[in-house]
Amino acid sequence: MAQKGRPRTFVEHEVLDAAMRVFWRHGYEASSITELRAQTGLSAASLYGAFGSKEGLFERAIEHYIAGPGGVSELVGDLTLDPLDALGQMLHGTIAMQSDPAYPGGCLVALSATVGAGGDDDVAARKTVAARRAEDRSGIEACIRRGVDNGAVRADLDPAISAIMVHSFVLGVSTQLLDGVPPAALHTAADLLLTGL
Amino acid sequence: MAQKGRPRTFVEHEVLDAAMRVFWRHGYEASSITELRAQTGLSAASLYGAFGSKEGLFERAIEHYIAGPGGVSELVGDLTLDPLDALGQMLHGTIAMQSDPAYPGGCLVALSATVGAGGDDDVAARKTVAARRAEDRSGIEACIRRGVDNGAVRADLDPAISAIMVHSFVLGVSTQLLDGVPPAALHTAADLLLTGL
DNA sequence: TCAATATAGGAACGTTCATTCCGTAAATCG
DNA sequence: CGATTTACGGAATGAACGTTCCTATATTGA
Repeated sequence: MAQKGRPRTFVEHEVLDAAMRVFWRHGYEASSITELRAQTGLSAASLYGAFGSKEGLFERAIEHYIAGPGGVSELVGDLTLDPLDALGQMLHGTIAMQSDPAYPGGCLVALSATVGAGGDDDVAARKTVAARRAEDRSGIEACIRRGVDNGAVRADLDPAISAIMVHSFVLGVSTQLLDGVPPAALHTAADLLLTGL
Repeated sequence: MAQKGRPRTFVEHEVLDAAMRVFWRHGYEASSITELRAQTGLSAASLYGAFGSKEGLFERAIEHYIAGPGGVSELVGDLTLDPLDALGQMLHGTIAMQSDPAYPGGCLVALSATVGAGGDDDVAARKTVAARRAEDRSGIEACIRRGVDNGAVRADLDPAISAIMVHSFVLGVSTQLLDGVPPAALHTAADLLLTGL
């Protein structure tokens, strides 16, 4: 059943992991094909043959991120957890992941392609990460809504507003960590944030 | 007392304002000298003669930003205000400024040069904005500390932790606004955040 | 009016960018 | 084995990057 033609000499999973780290460190625009090739070990022909373009590789790298370290944000969708616990686990998991020395630091989705050139070029890349952020936001909101129904969360608050507050905090965490704020302080701050709900 | 030599045909203040907006829209790296020249109206020789380099122009543009719209963050240092009021005014003022249609949207300091190429090139630009973020963080902390002394803020909380929570929220606001979250919702979320203190 | 000083315009610098093309190598299918 | 298909390594593409150089121009101080 193997494919026709010469087989690939690289493992796609490993290539995506290396590319993810490059984009993570530098953002979309500042990641050059030269460095992506160096870190992945791919020739230009192989890279473009397999992923089509820098933008195509970025989208695949984002998928890889979400399937991997970035998956912590989906803890708010765990229906087996108490909503407030789910929020807490998401917050602490996110901070832990973003400060894990095994990764470049911060959040790929929060930091890549927030601003950029006006050209049509990186607009697609920005849309890719903005879409993921929108998912995170609505996931948090749904979790809080369950908490209200559950009685674990204050009923006098608009879940949409609370979700925006929590998500704004989460987005800020990336910059804080890059600025050298200690992870432990952010964990404590996250707990404080949750006491308001 | 006018200077010797041929006088400048541009007004520095206007040039800095135009450059600030370019950096604001695109970030440091994605702002090309070509567009900076187009928006400022300066020739390459004038630009480099007056500011030395792209990085030099960026630093001056950041100063201009802080002296202008970015100055809202310094409301937390207003000792004539009740600390909690000062925090509130800073938060609402920041959200209002970042959603003001007269400006590109978001915060120049929060969005520019958070990530970038590893080269020595833009490291200086990142340090410039990181330093400003550190000032904001400690300003918030000092304000909260005054609130504790004042009795307006809960005494059982570590002001450093509370400041990190508030600042993380502030940093996240930029991305939220760029993602299309309504300013009104962020204003309400800011009020909710302050109720935790 | 004449040297000295500083800005302006514009071409040109070498480098890096993302991407494509070409000849060769390694697999499957008939 | 021959035809086909896919992937590889590496050179080459034109465009854009930040920066510098050169010449002309406009001012001040003597």
